[in-house]
Amino acid sequence: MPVSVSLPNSNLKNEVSDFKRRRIREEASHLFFELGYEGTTLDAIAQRLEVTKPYLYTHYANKAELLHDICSTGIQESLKAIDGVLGDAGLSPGLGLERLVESVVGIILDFQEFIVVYVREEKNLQPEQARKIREQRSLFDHRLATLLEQGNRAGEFVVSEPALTANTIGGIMTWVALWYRPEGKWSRHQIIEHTLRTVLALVQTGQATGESIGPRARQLGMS
Amino acid sequence: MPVSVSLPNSNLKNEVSDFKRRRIREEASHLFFELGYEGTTLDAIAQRLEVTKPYLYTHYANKAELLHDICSTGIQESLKAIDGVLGDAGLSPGLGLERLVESVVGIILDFQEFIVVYVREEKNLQPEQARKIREQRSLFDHRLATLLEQGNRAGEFVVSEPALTANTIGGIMTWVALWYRPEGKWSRHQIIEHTLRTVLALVQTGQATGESIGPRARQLGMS
DNA sequence: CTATATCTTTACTTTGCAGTAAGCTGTTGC
DNA sequence: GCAACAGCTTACTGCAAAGTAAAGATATAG
Repeated sequence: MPVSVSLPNSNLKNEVSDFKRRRIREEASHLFFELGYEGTTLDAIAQRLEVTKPYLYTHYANKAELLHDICSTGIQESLKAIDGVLGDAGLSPGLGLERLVESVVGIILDFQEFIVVYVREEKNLQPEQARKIREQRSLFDHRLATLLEQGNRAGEFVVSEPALTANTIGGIMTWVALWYRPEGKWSRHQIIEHTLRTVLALVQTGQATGESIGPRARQLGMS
Repeated sequence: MPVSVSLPNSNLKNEVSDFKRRRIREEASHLFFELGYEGTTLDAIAQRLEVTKPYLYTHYANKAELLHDICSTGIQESLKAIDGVLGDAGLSPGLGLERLVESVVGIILDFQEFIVVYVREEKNLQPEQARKIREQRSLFDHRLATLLEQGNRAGEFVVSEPALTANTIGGIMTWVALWYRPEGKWSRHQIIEHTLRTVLALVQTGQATGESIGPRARQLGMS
């Protein structure tokens, strides 16, 4: 009756198992990104990890579950970010939107391959899993729309269609994942600043309140 | 020696053949859109057209060529649109951008499935064909950047990074294809207007020139 | 040193589908 | 009424890769 040791989910074995799953996920995502889901064999994933195919099946029930794990990562993280912003009562909508764009674009750059794989391979998910992820995305859009409405009421934004604009902002941020190359012409920092400026232009913050977009915009000119 | 009839490419046979290819392309695109490229068998395409698989092979060398035909359609049309705008010397950059957004978003709605299939299935193209299409996309971006620079010089736009902004505008328009549903909440017309307003906000036309964005913007409120 | 549980592999089955060979059918010219 | 061709189908091959059964290796306990 080992009462003192029964922390349900954080013994060493679970940690090791989680680590293995994480590594499988990373290599799989990388190959899906490079070669496409159908173009990637489980043998290829196994080979990169120097294990064998049946080994993968001890951690994932099948190829689609592996894809699901990859696809849900980006939206999971983005929801955390928006909840952080909305939960901070001391933050004006304008500053909240700034923080949100900065963190979400950061997430999008960090998890770029995961996100691209999701956009491309959604059709290969099992319908139920695809539904859940779409639901979470629409939750994100809905919360962002709420933030825009708050900004309207506070007189910081001028957004005539919050739902449509929230969708567009999500699109602008997601789009980054589809073309950004780490070794390319633009730095991570430039991308984040450009995206921030773009989004602020959409909600017409610059127009409405002059320098209210905070010191950062001046400090970090896009050259 | 049939001199008068020898218009090189428009005899009935070619027209019929083109028509067949078009129908194959349409049904294929529709199935690729619904089920994914790998999830769609050539037999399924054939069945929808009430023909057989070898029939398809008399019109397309293989599955990848069919995909290529679908993927290149959207960008082809968009290039025509931007060339139309850039070729019209009597058009100011501001009006040119308006026309461009209207026609490209129109194209994106007309060829929605083709465009979504391209975004998703690029990895399934043969490398050479993928390269050519990417080249055309970067041509489009480059021409749009040129238009933005012209607007800057004319004092109609304020765009600090034309290349980056052109890319973003392309993204905003492409994004429409990824979520628009014909039977959904928003009409085709509303989408076009919303996108137009969004893009104009980015180049800061409204700010710079007041009503210079033309009568349409007031006339067609987004509510 | 033996028993048992855990982890990982070897070797296999199965299936679904891209692509093809060969033949059938109708049409046009002579 | 027959030769020759275009257009299309029936019936097949070949293979790649997802998924699995069962055995081997390694560690832990008694």
